Amino acid sequence: MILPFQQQLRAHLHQVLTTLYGLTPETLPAIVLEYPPTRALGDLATPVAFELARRLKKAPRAIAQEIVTGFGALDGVRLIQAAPSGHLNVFLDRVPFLLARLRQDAATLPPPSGKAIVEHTAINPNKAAHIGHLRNSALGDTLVRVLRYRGIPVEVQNYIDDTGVQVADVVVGFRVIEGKSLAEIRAIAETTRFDYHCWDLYARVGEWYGDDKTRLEHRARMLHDIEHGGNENAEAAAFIADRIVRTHLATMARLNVDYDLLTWEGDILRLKFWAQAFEVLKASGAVFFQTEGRLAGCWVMPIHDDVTDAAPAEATETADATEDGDDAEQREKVIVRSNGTVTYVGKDIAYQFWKLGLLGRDFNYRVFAERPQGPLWATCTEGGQTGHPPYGGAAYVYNVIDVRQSYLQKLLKQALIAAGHPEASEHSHHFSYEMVALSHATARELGHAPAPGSEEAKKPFVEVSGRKGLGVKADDLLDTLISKARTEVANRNPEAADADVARTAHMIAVAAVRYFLIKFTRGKIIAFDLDEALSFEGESGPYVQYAVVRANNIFQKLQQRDGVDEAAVVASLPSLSPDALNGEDGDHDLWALVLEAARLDEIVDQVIRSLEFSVLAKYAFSLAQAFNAFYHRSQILNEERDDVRRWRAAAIVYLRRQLTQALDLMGVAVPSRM
RNA sequence: GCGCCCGUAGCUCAGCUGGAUAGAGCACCGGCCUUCGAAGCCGGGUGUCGCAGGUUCGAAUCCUGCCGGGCGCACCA
Repeated sequence: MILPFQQQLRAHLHQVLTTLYGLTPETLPAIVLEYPPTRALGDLATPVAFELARRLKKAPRAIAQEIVTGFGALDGVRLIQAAPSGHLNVFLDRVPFLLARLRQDAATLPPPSGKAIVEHTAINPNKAAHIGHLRNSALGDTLVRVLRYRGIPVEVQNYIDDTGVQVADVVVGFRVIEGKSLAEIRAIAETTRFDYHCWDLYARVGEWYGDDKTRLEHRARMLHDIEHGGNENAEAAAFIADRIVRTHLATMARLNVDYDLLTWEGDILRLKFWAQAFEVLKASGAVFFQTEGRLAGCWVMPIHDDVTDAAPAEATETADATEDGDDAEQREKVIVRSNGTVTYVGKDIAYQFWKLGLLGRDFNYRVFAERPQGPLWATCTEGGQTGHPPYGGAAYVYNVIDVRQSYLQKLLKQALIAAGHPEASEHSHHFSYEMVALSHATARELGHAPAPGSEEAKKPFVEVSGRKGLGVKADDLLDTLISKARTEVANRNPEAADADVARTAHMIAVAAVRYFLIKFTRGKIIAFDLDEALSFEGESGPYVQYAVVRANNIFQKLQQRDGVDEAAVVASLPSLSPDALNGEDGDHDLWALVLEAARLDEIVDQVIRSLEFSVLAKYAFSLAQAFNAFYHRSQILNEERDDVRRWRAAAIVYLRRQLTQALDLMGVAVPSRM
């Protein structure tokens, strides 16, 4: 935990600059803090002297020197130096730094106030989850963990689109193509892997439509049936959605992904959330009734391309749009169709309003499933149960949805502004990410290699397609990973019990997938490659786990051999010579581990600001790497000098605690052996 | 046409609010298991940071314009 110290240091430097140069709060430069290339150079550094050089008309080195002279004392700082380069290098007081953190009495940052809602997963409940969905869930769940670590109360919602085209299509498959009754569908659900069955069926429905476009009218009719209810098709849809959602929850549970609330689109419709939102929008003038043009008869929302201002208009091509008067084309988004039905955007606006507590209406709630940690609640239309926590009404909202939804998400923010809630718009985040595609090798393995010479074959990756049934199912991937991990674990631990091996293999598999899905930046298309994702070596989740397992083993041995536990090591530190930690022999490796381990809060802060989890993944990996290198270079248990051994052990205590925490933030647990 | 994203080593990618010699993993070659576990460690090299300007003491990072690729701009969800 180093953030609070950084704040103190910044404040102190501001103080120093104020007295030294008479700078005012307006003229004070921001203090950029960074880490010098080596610990021998310092622990923290700032290039602030460069910043001031011009203003003060002095050489950076000279300014740095003056700051050093005027620095005075700051708790936690042992030494401050002006480097020849002009950098200002700060050396920390190492022993108190480590001791405070081991005793967990180092300061932490106070959390911001207000609840956050994170919506993620939101898989259409009509077929098995695939690798693309996993990216959403892995990002979403990591976001949840990171926010909670920061002390922010988080409500996790999984949106279930039970009334959409995709569910309707599967119902068409069962009812129209196969002529199945509801009872027969139920029987199939009992006797098959239902989500897989529907995966194949959905692909067949897609082909069936493709063969004869007029068959699409079945979809329209089915959507109508589902929306209006009171018929066997609607019952079938409800049954299918419910069953598939349960399979999704089971799949996600395997990956340590969990939710607080399932919000069902059907409830939003039946509870007429939209009607309520519509009143709000009309009252604020955010939507209006279009009387002319091609959108006549629709309620529309004007779209503002938030370009800065009147760019020199190239009025050439809009010459025929004379009736608009304005040369800039005024674009409008339909919210209510001319037939009176509401569009997807409309529904989403209502939902978003509810999330932010701006709707003035609430769902009813029912227990959807029982879990060890308590009931999982879902929305419902009527009746419902009492005893549920309050839902909705958040200060912050994160919608985890892929980048293709950017336009719609932008409209949501605009609707909030138009309805007079600019601050709510500011607190609405579209957490977007790019798609998952397949590498050519993996597509080939799955028997979906694009035809040679085709457009698809030229692209660097192959698109997944639920409609064609092309993709890697999440559970298949996990199963493959687990079985591979299992043989590895069994080979390495021949004496281990089967149940333990299985449990460990599962943890390793989860680490492999989740790390893999997190380590890329959000804007990158992942060309998913089975072999690469299955790798347990190099930059991978299992690598990080392995480092912690080794660290844990050290303490197990320490306990067995010397009868000394963690607490005893920590308790003995103050009476030891601190030379080993202070690097009296010129070796700062041990201290480097401590300092790096302390950065977790800084990393988390950065992750929340940038919403870029690759930062967290890379941090965990580099910390594990640093530990592994140290582990090979320096003995801990077998070190003969008592003080050196204990300081090393103490540093490792802190490091493994932080690394375990970092893994937990990624949803990864650490096995006892692997 | 407009908007957003991507372009860094052979491949896949990091590089945060500009700052000290541009980094990892994979692949390739060589070394290290009688000392805390080799899913590991050590060594070996390669870069017009897409191109061109600009801002700056300083640019992979910020700005502008190009080039190449992707996605989005429905009375579909």
